[in-house]
Amino acid sequence: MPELPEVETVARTLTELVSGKKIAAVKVLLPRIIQHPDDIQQFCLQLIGHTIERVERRGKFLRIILDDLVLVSHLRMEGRYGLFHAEDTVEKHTHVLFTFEDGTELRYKDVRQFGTMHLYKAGDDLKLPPLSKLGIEPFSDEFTAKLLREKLQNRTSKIKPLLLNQELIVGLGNIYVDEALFLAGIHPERTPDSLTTAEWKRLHLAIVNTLTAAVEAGGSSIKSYVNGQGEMGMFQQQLNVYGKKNEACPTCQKPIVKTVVGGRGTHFCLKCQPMKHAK
DNA sequence: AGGGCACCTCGGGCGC
DNA sequence: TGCGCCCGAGGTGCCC
Repeated sequence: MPELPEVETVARTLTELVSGKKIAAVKVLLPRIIQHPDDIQQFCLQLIGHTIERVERRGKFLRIILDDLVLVSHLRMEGRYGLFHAEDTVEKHTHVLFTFEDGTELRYKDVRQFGTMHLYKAGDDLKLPPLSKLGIEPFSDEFTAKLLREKLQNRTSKIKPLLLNQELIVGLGNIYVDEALFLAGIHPERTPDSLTTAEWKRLHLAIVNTLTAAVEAGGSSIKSYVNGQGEMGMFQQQLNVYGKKNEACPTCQKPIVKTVVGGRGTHFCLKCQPMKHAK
């Protein structure tokens, strides 16, 4: 699921669903999900008796803020949260269960088992990995076309892998990077040294506009949901190129092509996103 | 620094 | 048409 718009949507939904709930018990069925502390029993014991205040987002991470702890959770490809009653049948691929004093239970489910959780004391979480390594938030005031250029222009790899690098800019994943490059009219294999000032400005605007529209639509992942709030994500109706192989480009009607760039499936329009920029 | 592969399971698509 | 296999999937981290 989870690029910035999906994680933002999950954070907002979880804030509504679990704020004020006090943890009575924690069960970890798949220890590899828990990255910190090393001792799984410590992870469970530390959380008991603590109350969730709200859920925030940093990059593609959720920060579940408790009174004096922060649970940092990454959904990777398919992680999901759902709120249940403690007596409900536990669905397949459920790996972590947080039972609340009111009898409800927040459950983390992840078919591919790629997701991670780090539990830290409040204040430590931003100073330590994984959050300490993250780049700039695209919705922050400091994120300008100039800064985007400064961060990327001395790199030698292709623009798409650079935009996916969370140490530079956070939040873009495979869907929105393809969408942003389409809006900006930039071929995903261009190198930063080939971009004009106008193209950096278009790229910056395309990133902000794509992510803003996707957040407003509640994300685009069909598979993503937080139980109790229904399926989420209307943005897939606004996608221009992602998953549109052989379909007509919305601008020029030529077929969208799918290739591999940096090991990732990549969708774009050869005419609207030429390899050499137009003079 | 950058590219390639590994992590895991499931489902869709293709070939027989 | 039906079945089984292979590959790819929205993300990272570690290897070289």
